[in-house]
Amino acid sequence: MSLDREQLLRDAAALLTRRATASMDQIAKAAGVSRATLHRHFPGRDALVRALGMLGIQQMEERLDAARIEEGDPIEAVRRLIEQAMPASGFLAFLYGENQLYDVPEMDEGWARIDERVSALFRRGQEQGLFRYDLTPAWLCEALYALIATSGWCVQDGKIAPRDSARMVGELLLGGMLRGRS
Amino acid sequence: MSLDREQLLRDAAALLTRRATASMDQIAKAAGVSRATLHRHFPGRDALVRALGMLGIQQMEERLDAARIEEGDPIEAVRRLIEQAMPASGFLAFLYGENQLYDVPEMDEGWARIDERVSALFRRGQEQGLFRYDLTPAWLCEALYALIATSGWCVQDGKIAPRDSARMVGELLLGGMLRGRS
Amino acid sequence: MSLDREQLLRDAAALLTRRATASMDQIAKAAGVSRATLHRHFPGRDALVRALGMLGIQQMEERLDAARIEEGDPIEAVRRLIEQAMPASGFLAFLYGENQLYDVPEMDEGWARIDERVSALFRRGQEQGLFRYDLTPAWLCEALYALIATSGWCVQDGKIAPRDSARMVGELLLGGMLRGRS
Amino acid sequence: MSLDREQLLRDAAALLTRRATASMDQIAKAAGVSRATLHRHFPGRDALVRALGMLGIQQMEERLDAARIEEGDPIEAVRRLIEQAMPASGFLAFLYGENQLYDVPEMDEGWARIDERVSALFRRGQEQGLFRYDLTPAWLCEALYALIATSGWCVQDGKIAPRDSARMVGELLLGGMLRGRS
DNA sequence: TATGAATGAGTCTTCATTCAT
DNA sequence: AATGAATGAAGACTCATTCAT
Repeated sequence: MSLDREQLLRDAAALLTRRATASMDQIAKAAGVSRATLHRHFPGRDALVRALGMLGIQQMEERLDAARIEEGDPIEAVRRLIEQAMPASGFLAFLYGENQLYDVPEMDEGWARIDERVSALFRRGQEQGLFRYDLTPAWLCEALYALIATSGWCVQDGKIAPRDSARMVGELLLGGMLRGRS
Repeated sequence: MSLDREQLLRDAAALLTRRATASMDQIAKAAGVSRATLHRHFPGRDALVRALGMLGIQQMEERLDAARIEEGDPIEAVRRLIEQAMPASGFLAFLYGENQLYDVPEMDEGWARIDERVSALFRRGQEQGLFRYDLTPAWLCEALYALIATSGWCVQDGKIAPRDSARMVGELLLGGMLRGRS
Repeated sequence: MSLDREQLLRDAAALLTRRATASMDQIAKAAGVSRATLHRHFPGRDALVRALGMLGIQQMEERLDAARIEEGDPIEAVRRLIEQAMPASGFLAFLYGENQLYDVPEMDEGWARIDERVSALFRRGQEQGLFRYDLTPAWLCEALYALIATSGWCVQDGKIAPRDSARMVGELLLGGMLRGRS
Repeated sequence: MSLDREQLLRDAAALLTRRATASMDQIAKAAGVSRATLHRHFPGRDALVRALGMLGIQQMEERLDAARIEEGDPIEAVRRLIEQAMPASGFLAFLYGENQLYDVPEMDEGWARIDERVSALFRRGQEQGLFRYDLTPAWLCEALYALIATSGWCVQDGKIAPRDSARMVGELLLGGMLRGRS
């Protein structure tokens, strides 16, 4: 992928994350290129959104790698995962809102891979007797994504401090809001 | 508010909840009226979305009332709140995505009222020594909304069973995913 | 013609005279009736405009009668005509702008009658050696209408005093702007 | 101003002058472009009409310049003014009918400049003892415009010959319709 | 009869996309 | 390769008109 294209994608992501309905015109302007150039790189809005989706998947997989979620204590792995994924919360939120993405096989496969890895982590925790069995891995996956995205918005809105966001998500997800847990 | 108008709103909500980008034409068709009639009741798409926002606030407040969140054991109050709010999860999710609404003062006031009531519940739980102090009421509010909306999507996608949704949210929010809690 | 209908027409004229593009809705509101009632009286906008045209013609003919333009000194007859027609200046201006009217035979005939009478006055003045021959009666007709309509606007805009308007038109039309004429 | 834009304006003027209610579609077609292109140059009908208004002012000022109305014999200056303004009669008539324009400050200023120059000519004639004092410059201005616009219509309707129009206006305005003037 | 409600038709406007330079 | 200009398609909106009460 050329650097130009990557930069274009990042600019588009930065805008679409905030305004999911931004027009190609606005995206092009935000990226500092003309509409036509944007179209040259991504023939059609769908292509752009798909590229964004693939970029998101790629980034997410990189973060899963970086978090080494397959290794060590599942609890710590969840914490590392949250810590790593937090910077991508806006991106995640955008992709979450674009449910149209799920019609693209490539995209489905990508998310299936990610879901599988995260679910596997939760299953591993359950098998080790650490995580509750009555909350399904699929639900925990979705809840994790949702809390990460939400915490990103909360940081933007000034409702929680940036440095607290990972802890807020981790503590809530792992320990819930009730007192009495170490 | 006339019954016609209310019905129109409900039909619009039912559609927009599933397809946030539905055109006025599609909305009108879904409601069984002509575009022009839809426009007569809601002069412009913005007016419709704003009315939906107000309806969402009204419904949410009714559900808070029905859940009697100011009364009794905070833990049980949270469970009642979730139970009550769950049917509106799709609606909530839609309004969540309409960042246009954040510019309407009336809307802000409405959500501020709701946030205040829900936050008060969390504070009450904290003051009774039941809820953790290190998770702020504001964050718990947002997390609650996010989990409710997410569970709605999960039900739609068949990831969790409708009858489980409230429990999934409640258990996760209250107790977290770690084992060992009664 | 019923009184209701006549009042409706007058109200419509009063509005359309100022805003030629006023919608049926605005006209109905200005007349204090519902759109439907307006449509009952005048089936369609064209019917209304045509009725206005006929009313205008009728009024104009009444004023020509009142001015007795066929009698006496042509110069004085012109002055009387202007004096009489002045109150209808707004009406005249509206009809002037609606050149679509000229597709209705009834209307054409009416205006032809009026034009004929006014032209006859000018011809009479020419034949008596009072009016110039190099300005055709047809042109003088049009100029007369235009000056009356314009003076009406000038009065509305405060550019000339209401009591001066007839004189301004009469003096200009009859004597022109050069000094030296008694 | 680009040539394209200017050409577009002229085409629009040519059509709107004849049919003041022409739709944007008709205008675009008359100009040989698509509606979208017309909208790109003039975002909205208002913008187009306003641009036409400004073009009208500009043209009128150029004609005042060409007529050198500030120089020489006021009577001849009036004749030159009429001669020059006559080709724009249709344009003038159109702008006259657009009462929407009266709300645009830029427009008011432009017409105020023009009115001032024309009024100054009439005042100059009065001060030289050539023009009557009992007809105010403001009224003469309006009468001049009205007669020019009317003569344009008369030419279109075949009521007066094109080559006679300037003379008809000039003679009537300057000398009135009474015989006996040289 | 008068009216509030409903609507089909047509206009305005914007978008994503393509083209000529 | 990049861009300003152009455009077809589609959505938003408004109007005159009709209908049921």
